[in-house]
Amino acid sequence: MYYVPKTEKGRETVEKIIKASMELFSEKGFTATSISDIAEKAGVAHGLFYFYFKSKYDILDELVKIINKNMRRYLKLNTMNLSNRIDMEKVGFTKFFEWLENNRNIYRILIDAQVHKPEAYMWFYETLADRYSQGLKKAMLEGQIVKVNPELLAYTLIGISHMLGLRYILWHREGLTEKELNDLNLLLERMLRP
Amino acid sequence: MYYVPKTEKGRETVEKIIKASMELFSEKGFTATSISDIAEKAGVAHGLFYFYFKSKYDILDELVKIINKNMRRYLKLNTMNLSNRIDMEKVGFTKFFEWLENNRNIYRILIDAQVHKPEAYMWFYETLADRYSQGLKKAMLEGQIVKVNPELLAYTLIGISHMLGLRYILWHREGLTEKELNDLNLLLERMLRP
Amino acid sequence: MYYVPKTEKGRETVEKIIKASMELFSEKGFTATSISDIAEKAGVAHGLFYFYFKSKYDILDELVKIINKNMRRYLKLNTMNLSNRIDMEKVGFTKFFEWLENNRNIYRILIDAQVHKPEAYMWFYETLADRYSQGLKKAMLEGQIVKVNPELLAYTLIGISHMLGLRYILWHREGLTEKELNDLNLLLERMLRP
Amino acid sequence: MYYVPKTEKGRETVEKIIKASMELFSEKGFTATSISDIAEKAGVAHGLFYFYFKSKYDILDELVKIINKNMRRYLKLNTMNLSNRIDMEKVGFTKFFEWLENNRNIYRILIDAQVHKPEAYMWFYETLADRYSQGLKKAMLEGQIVKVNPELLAYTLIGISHMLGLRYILWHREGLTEKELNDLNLLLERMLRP
DNA sequence: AATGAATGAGAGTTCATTCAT
DNA sequence: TATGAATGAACTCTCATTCAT
Repeated sequence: MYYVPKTEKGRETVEKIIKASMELFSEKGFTATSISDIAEKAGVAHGLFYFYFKSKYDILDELVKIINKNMRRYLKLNTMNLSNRIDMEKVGFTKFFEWLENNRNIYRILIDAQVHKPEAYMWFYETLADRYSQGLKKAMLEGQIVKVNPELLAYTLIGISHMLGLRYILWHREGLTEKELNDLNLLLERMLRP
Repeated sequence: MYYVPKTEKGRETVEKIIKASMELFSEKGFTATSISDIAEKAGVAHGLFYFYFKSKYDILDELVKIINKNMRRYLKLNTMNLSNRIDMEKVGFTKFFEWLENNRNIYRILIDAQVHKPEAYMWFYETLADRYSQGLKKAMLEGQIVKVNPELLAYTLIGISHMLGLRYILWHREGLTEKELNDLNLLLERMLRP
Repeated sequence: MYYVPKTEKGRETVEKIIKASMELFSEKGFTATSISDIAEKAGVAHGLFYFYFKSKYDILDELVKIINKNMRRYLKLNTMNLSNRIDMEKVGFTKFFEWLENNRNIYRILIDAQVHKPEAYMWFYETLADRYSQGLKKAMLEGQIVKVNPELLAYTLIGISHMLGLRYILWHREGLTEKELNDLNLLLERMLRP
Repeated sequence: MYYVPKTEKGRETVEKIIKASMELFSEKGFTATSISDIAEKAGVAHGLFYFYFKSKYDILDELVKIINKNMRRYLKLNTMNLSNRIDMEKVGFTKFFEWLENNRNIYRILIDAQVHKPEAYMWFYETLADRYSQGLKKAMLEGQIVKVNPELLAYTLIGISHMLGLRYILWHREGLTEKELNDLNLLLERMLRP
């Protein structure tokens, strides 16, 4: 953000601009959305955008942060408890797939970010992996899962869920079948059990 | 491709245009590369581009196909042999990481395609997963690896290698350490052994 | 018009753009006139054109409306008085030919519109015919001219003046001779007298 | 035409090009039709067009001539017989409206010509008026119709039929009603009877 | 007579960004 | 803070036309 608003009105304006851009980037994608579109949807003058944000890329950055926060709040990575059985649920996959179903278009913003604001995309996954690996580390110490480099494991699991999310939810929109879910559980269980 | 050249000269021209765009998209990315840039680098009039290709997106499509072909030829997914020990080498990860090291910028084109020509990106991974799962299926039938839905397993493995490739090769450029490689082998072995 | 200006300065700019395009379309025709030509003549950046107008066709629309207004103001179709003698003067032909002599190039814009913005051309003549037929209807009711479908009569008279205008004024630039004017008066008188 | 073919095959090629352009100009209009479109539809190589025709305008010229010929053949202006009753039929209007119904799109080419090849458009109507006025002159000499400048009368009648054709056939596509036809007959009869 | 390849001027249009108020 | 006006670089794409064979 370029200028941090000091008044209530200013904060509301920024809020409106962020909301509008989140919606438009979701619907039409980053490239197809112009600043004018955003300003119009937010109900403010075109030029005001540049009072608060440096550029189109600047706001993309902002959005990635917000999505990151939302997703982490939803996944509750830090309170992971892997005792007893190990499965998708425990590893956070279930929550992630759920989130993805409900935020298909939001995820699209992330993908846009990968191209148009790569640092932000990197930051998104590194932050995620960081929290994730903390949870995994704890589980390792408590003997709940196999002991390996936690960060490596975090990226491994994120990689799996990311690709399965793309394939089964975003591309084909059918979700995983009962059988596939069982198989996935099996694979996770074998990989992770202590 | 819009127009298929009929003479040797035409074929050479197309070759030059494809080569130039592959290089430029790699270096500067899709958005920052203009048709004029491509034409100039290829040494032809920019109008000629549109004689052979419908649009900028059209050639991106073409490039994705070429990259797919190259990568598959390199990975030799169909001749996978998983007997004896299961490890990165056997699963094709080693070759993929190798390819990635040598084609960092090329992989960037794929990422661009995800945004600018999503169908092509989808096609890329579906084709890859298709071949991959055929190899995996064979290995399952021969009792070399665990029996699960081969397609699911293919996407799972692709997901892992994709994300690790991003993290350890493209973003941080350091590759995986000895220790990490061992851990990864361990995880794969546990997940896949029959 | 795409965007209606809100300040005096804005209104002046629009005025300049309209004036410039009216002149250029008149002189060089619609096709041969580029947006840059217009902007240059108007003394503004060419991008500003698209701030106020959606496209080249959009401004053609605007011009047709303006020409329509001008012409109607000049012809005063509603205050037609056909009492006493019926002749060119009474029917509005004289004024039309006069207008045409003085606005040769403007009429060309209309012809361009017939090809490039047909709806606008249609609208032009329908509006004209509408007003005209109201005047004719009144004259019929007062027994000043023959009673027929007023709209049909309006188009008939417009057709005559249009074609004679093309032939005698725009193409050959000589105007009608005394003899021809007499004959035309005769024809009109015979056709229209009660 | 630029080069007049000397062989049978050449004549056929020209025939194909003319046919293709007539169809395309009818459907899409002059501007929206490219030489490539024409060549493709005609089934010949792009470059060959320029062997036979100087330019896009050159072939428009050709088409106008052909349309002129077709229309005149259909209207049979020279064999007009105005004896007995004078009405639309006698004056050639009926045939013209018929032709127009069946050649809506062809007439559109003429309108295109007015903008893109004005000389050809002029020539079209002057030729038509010339033939027409010859027929009218004969009728005048035989005392069948009022005696006025035949050329003026020709343009007058052409003007009427042109505008009514636009309004009732091309724009609104409904044709004239019984009542309107009667009124039109009345007007013509009053104007023309000796 | 015919083909296929190549040219390049130029067009309309978009849009991020800046500026004056 | 906010508005409306203005800028102009840059882009994709079209297409009439020419040329070599």
